[in-house]
Amino acid sequence: MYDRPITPDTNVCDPCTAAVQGAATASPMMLERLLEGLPLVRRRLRRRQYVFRAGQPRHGLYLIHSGFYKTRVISEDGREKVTGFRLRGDLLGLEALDLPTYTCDAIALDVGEIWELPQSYLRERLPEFQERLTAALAGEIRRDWNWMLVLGSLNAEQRVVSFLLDLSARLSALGFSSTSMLLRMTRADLGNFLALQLETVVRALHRLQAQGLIEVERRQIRIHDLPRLRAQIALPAMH
Amino acid sequence: MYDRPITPDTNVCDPCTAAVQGAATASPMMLERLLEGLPLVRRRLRRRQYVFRAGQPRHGLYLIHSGFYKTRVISEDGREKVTGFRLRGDLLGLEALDLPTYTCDAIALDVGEIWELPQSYLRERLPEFQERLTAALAGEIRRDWNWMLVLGSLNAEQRVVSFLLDLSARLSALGFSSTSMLLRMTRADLGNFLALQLETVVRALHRLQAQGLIEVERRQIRIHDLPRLRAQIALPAMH
DNA sequence: CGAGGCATTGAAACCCTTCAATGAGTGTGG
DNA sequence: CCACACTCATTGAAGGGTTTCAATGCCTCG
Repeated sequence: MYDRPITPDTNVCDPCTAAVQGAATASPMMLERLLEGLPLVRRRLRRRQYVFRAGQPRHGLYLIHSGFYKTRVISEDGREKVTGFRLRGDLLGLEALDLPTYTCDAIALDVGEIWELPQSYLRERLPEFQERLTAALAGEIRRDWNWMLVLGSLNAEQRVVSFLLDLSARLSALGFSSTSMLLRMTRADLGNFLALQLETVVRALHRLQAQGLIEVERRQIRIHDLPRLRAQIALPAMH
Repeated sequence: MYDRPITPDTNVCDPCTAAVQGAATASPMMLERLLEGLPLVRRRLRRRQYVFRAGQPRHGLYLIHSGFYKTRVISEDGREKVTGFRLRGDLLGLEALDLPTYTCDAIALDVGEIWELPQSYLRERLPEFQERLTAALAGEIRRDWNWMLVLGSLNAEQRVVSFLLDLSARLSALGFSSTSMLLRMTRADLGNFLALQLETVVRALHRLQAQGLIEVERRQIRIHDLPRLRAQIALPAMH
């Protein structure tokens, strides 16, 4: 699915995200191990298919086993906001744990498989599961706050860099290449997530390529200079 | 503390926030009732005092009993982001529930009192408490996503309106006036939260006053036309 | 081989930021 | 009690980064 799978436990944590990632995301495979042998309902998804939609009765939690997903919220007047891109080990449906219906859309950006977690069953049999859940929830909050920080204090180019570094680190933690990746989302989705227009994303990627930091070929991104990419985000030297 | 306290259970939910507020915030007093008679450690705070700082060992969760607080995260290179303004019924420390240390600062913007919750004790004696916790966590995620949506799709004036409507609704739910409120934070804090410069906040408030929607007198805000204020946020009529 | 979705590029317009100066309110100390 | 210091709020003007609008190109799919 991604370029050159490496050893599953390579865990190169980017300084940009390390502080934000909780135990839940630091080792995305742990939940899967925990669930081995359980009667999980598995579901395969095609591109553009919904895992669930806002307003639907909540069935449960979904653990991503493979694929690439986006979650988004839509306001009453139709404004849309991509709240995150999710991959293996991430949980879908966390934000509605206390509600009877989902409050966001979860959409597959690629073929993939998700596992439906029998929540009530798990609460009884696996006391450890509740901790995982709490950790996942708290981790999502920290991640959201970090992105708020990014969007609130960085310019377009730096936001795109933040995104690339974050995705690179996450893919790396999953055993994929950290320097070569295929963006599964459109420029519009990416722009929406980063609070930028799609044209601005295009231009930012273009400038990063012109600086020799990355190589862009439609959705294929190759990172050429990770250290200088990281340096892009640091505040201009203090006086 | 605020203008004209009304009946404690008035719960006027603003459409802007209603969809986002979970059970936990919909009735902020419920947790307090749940905790009646428990051996809580109470702590009084002065203006500018820290409830906790990022990096400190995590003592526990704090329930706000009174006062006005802000939470913020700070990146390694010093960029700051106010992640929310918190008042009675809100929990401080949620985002670090799975960690040994706090990851944000919580600061009192006014005198106030917080109750330290004995987490382990609660988990054993009050099974209902775990549900509250989950609801509070999920609610925070939904709130964060909603603010991301606001910051990503609204202009300066609309963001300020969103903030005013949100605060108005929250104060109202606590039994305070929904049309007259005292902003406890500086323009800089507000700007930081809304991803705007403080001058932009000032000008937005000024324009709203010029339109006769609100009345601004330093930190005292009076809402004159709530319906038109709400209408400011809706997208320009579709064709 | 069109049709459609998506990406790219250019130019103009605009909203917000930045910089700078002034004013108002609060607290401290002589 | 007033003066000074300090914080915070306000206002103006200029500059710039991003958006908006429009057109073109590329790739995929039926």
